[in-house]
Amino acid sequence: MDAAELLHKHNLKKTSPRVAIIEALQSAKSPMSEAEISKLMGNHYERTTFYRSAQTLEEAGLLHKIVVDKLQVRYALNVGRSLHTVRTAHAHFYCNSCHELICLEHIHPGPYRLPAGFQSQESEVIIKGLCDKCTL
Amino acid sequence: MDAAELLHKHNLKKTSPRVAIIEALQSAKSPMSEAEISKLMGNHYERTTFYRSAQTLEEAGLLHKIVVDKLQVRYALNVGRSLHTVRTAHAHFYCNSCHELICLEHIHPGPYRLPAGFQSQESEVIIKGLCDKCTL
DNA sequence: TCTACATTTGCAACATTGTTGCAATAACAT
DNA sequence: ATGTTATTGCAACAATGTTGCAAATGTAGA
Repeated sequence: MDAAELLHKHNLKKTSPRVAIIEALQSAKSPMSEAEISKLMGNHYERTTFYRSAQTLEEAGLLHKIVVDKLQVRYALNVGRSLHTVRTAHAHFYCNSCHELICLEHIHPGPYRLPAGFQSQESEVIIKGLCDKCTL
Repeated sequence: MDAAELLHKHNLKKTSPRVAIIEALQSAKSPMSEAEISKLMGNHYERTTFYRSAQTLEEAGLLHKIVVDKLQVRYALNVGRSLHTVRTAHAHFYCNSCHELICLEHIHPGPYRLPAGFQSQESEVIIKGLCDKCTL
């Protein structure tokens, strides 16, 4: 499904920054930071616009924001040919050496038994260590 | 165990900022942000010093840094009368409404089966939602 | 196809969190 | 008490994200 279709299906206007962001993420092999995405888009759009678009896409459920660490925030698409299969919660692996973020599709965390009165809305599992390329 | 003892036992010099940070965290009922800790210390120390002390304490295993989200980073002690029991991995619950971070001591995530060549060093589970006080 | 309206963008300014270099200071072992 | 080394405070900077507002753009409807 291409960017235009995705936007239309979610009642979002088809604007160039949104299309560019979606296409950048679709072409990515792993979740990317704002800086990486911006570079892929040719630094063609304002960071402000990126953040606002990202928020819109996230609210529409199209985008997933993964916070590895402060200064290590990554974004990924939730759909289509991207890495993130729709609505399938999975863990993420962050390599402390090469800083790549890898989706561990086979690890489905939870469900968690929360104390009485607590209500879960979303959850995130980050495993940090060394990836296969960085373990010598 | 008081701040001085803790520092001594870990071969760290007993300096006023470190003592103040430890005491601030010991008096806390939940992990705190840098801003909260600083305020508790009477804004008496440089932020630079806080970050450097926090890093030192973390490397010594005394402190645990929990990244909920960008702009929502919290710190907690790993010892003594604080919330964090030593070396017991546990999940954290972040309330989207009151922004409090609560340790879920009864949830011990993992172990995770990583792909070949991957080596885990640490992991973090953040569950976001509404806490008992915020579910109406 | 053109028009009007609501949405979105770009820009400027600012906020928060964290880092680095370096001189001055403080802690601890002797 | 003193010397050595680690730590602090300050200043400057970096990265990420937010807000207000005017200008530009997308889309539905005429």
